[in-house]
Amino acid sequence: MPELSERKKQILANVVEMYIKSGEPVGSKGLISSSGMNCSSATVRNEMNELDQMGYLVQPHTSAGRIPSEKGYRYYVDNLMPRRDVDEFTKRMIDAGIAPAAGDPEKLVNRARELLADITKCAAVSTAPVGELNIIRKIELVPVGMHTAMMVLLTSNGILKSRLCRIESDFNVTILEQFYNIVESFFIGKPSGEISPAEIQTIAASVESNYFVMLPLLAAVSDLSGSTNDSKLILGGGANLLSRKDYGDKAIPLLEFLNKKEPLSEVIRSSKDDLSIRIGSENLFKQLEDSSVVVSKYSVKGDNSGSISVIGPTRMDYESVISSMRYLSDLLGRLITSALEE
Amino acid sequence: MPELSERKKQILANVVEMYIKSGEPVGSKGLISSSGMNCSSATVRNEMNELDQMGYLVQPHTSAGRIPSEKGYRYYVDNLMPRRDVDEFTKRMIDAGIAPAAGDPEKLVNRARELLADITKCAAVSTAPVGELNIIRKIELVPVGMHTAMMVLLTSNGILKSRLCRIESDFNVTILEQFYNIVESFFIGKPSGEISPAEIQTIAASVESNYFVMLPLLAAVSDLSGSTNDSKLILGGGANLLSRKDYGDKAIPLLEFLNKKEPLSEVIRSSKDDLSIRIGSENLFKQLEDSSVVVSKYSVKGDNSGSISVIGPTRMDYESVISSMRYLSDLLGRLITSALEE
DNA sequence: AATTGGCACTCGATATGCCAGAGTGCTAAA
DNA sequence: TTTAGCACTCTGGCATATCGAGTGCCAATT
Repeated sequence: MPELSERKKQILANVVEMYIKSGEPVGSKGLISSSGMNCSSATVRNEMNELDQMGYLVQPHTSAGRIPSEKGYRYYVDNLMPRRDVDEFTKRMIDAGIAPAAGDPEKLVNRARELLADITKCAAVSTAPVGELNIIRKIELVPVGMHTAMMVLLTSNGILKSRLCRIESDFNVTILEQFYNIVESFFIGKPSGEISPAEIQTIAASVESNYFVMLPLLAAVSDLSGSTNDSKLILGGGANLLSRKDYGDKAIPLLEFLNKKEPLSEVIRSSKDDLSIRIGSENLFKQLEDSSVVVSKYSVKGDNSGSISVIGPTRMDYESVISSMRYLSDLLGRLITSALEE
Repeated sequence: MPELSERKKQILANVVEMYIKSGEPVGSKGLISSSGMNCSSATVRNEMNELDQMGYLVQPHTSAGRIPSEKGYRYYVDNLMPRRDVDEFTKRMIDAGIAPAAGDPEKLVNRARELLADITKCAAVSTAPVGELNIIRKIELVPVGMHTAMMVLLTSNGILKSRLCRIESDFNVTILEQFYNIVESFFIGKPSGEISPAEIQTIAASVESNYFVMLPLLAAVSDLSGSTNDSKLILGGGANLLSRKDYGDKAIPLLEFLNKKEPLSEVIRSSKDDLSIRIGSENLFKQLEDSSVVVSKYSVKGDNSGSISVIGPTRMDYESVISSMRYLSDLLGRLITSALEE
């Protein structure tokens, strides 16, 4: 990380901020006029030239203004960006928006994602609380007819999944008792992701009677516990990227990329820190070369367990995005934690 | 409905089909070459001219080929379009795609919608089974901690909704009994849409003891029963419209329109027939003037109760869209019906 | 009377050339 | 080291010319 002169820093910061605001390459003249620097445009030109050669700025064409390179954004984010608190308006929007979802972890996450997409005008991704903590806490089977029952599964992080299932014979106390015994001894307390089909087979094989009744029930458990993980990752506000003129018609392939679960999951998961920022090609995926990804983790009961993310053009307003995300993920973690308290 | 000569019908049908395939205006020469008509281009030109004046065809500009007008599309779907069965490939895709969701009404609807969007490359909308039939069948409250319980609500059409709720005092048998009494006397058997906040107030007021415990529980019931209706309408595959070059940058306002629940619901609901097709400005909403909407109802237990719809450019492939929808909605109705059988 | 070949015409799409403006790099002076 | 000045470059917009697909119409043919 080479050190830059004070003036170079000032110029770089101004270029980044002006470009983020306007979307137009910024020239030497425009820069001094709207940044109040007390030197002439020629001086700025010289400095810009050096910043250019050092790789912090680039010119779209020979005779246009400068725009930040990825290295420029990186330097800005790491060293120059002010770390303000979220502005009052956004804060109110978040508080008001998330309030109706209080008490329900899944709703909270969904609401947070929607808010984030609205506020940043970018795509937003949420992952549900997960981790070693996400263990199966309760499985209930409520008969609703002679041959049908609804099964409900709850994990320790408050994810609730339910579905109907049918069995061939009638429901009766014996069957329910048998089922609850199996649940008690094999499922409760286990991480929900670890219920593999193979394991279901094993358990089913150990059933002594009513095999053909238990099998569909066990399959339903497997399905439900799997789905607590499946839907961990949700993308919202993808349409926001379309209105952004930054991506011309590149928006469509990008959206297609984001709509695939696996690579998106990879992108989110590869972030280690509480707050991680990947700019352009730092993202490894070719499809994200013009985009930046900001991932902020939230913690439930003191454990890092889920995340909210923003995906947008490299030209996104990092400062406001990041301040909003810090506030929102902190709030989200606290609200989920309190929803789970007993 | 004026009668057209055989040859005019043939020409109109060919123009529609060629335009649907290519997206380019079709000229007299191209038409005879790829339709095998045994007359000259000049003859076709004369006929086209008449079709033009009758309002079935339009020219984008004076010296381009013809494209169908709305009236042209309308005549085509009413009188000229072949009514083929769904093709084998699509059929397999549907069968294979929907199989994993069998047994769960909500999943079935979601899966059907996703399949429809994939197959047609258009936006797809689903509405869950609803109607007088959609009554509350069961409400369960399962304690999961001292102060929290999960509440699960099931309607007669198989919609299952759940959420966590907290109360201030401890759960005990008395409270559960009281709650189930209220449920039994006020909720079971009622249409889920008819639980208004006002009604909740009235019921709460009639509670003799434990008022502050019952209130949040009743609120949760209201929330859940409301949400069985809220999420009736789901849009999927909106991104498909973007890849369609038909809408240039008109795709964005269209998507914004489709993302609003109320007008979209209006659009879907205004269809009476089992299968309804609205072309362009037949849709009343200005935002849909370049789009067609096809709505196909599916029936559960013999009653018309939900629908799947396709929204795409007026230039959509009506024949294949409609054959797929007929097959899919029939299948969907049957699968949901059998999932609900006991 | 219907069909057809021929022809002039229209108009979008594409390519070309030109101009203005914004911004640069460089040089020489302060 | 900074600044003013100047020549240069490149984009974007605009007008113009050209090309070609497709039409409408007319006269000739069946």
